[in-house]
Amino acid sequence: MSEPTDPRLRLRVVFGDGRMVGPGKADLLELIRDTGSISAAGRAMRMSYKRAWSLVEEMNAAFREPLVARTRGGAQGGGAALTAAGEAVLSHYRAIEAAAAEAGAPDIAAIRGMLRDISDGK
Amino acid sequence: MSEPTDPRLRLRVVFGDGRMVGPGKADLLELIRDTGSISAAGRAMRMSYKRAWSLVEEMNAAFREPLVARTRGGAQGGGAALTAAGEAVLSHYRAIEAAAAEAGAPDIAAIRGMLRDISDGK
DNA sequence: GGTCGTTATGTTTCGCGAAACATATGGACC
DNA sequence: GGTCCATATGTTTCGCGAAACATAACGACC
Repeated sequence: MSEPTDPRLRLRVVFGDGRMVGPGKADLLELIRDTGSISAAGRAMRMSYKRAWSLVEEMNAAFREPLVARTRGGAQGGGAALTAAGEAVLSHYRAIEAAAAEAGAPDIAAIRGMLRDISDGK
Repeated sequence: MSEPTDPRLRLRVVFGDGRMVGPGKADLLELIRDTGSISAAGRAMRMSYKRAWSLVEEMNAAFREPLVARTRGGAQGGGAALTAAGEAVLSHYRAIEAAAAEAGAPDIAAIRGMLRDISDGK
């Protein structure tokens, strides 16, 4: 239900030193961009604020320039937004996803075709 | 040390129903092919026999035809080998990896270039 | 200066997958 | 029939990341 019916390929880009970017970070970036808030983004993906916050910390620490700019206090309490670097990383990640899905499509289909049909009457 | 210094892209192919193929299963298949044994393959990747065995169970259950053929007893106690289906799934998975790495290379490099240099004197 | 909502961070509790441990079974071979 | 080694499974223990809980700080606005 909340699970998208047909996610095909999940991929993470792994650099040394435990630094990596995967679906979780990408979705978080996207939601921060859309909501303007770390906590709202976290809520949207049913993730605790703390976890969302620590992912942001990780990303900001991993890159030369922070991906997420945060402001504290103010009328609305504060907020967060993607920096140009954040936008760039997100869009590159989506591009990798798209390119990989397309490039791998034939072989994915081949494996898919070998799966047992489970039209279970559950 | 046992970690390859520069793993680039880790990907898993996700089908519905919790069925998926990722780096772990692929490596396991490969090692079973090379060693002729589930337990030897498990040892090679520092994985308990039980875990290796249950991954094999999973895979054999997920596909129409088993990917791993096992024999029990005998002079050497038994063994395991890849079926044609197993060889096929493995080779398709490697093909997806290769295609994805190539197709995503430019964007991967772009993100890589934005990383902070961590020439830490640790 | 009180309100408000968000960011910021520390501490504690907890669930669950993984590991560890324990056995049983099969069968070729001598 | 005993040996050997790998497959086959069940049971228990355990570590660790995640969640839960708890506060503090910030600052525009009224």
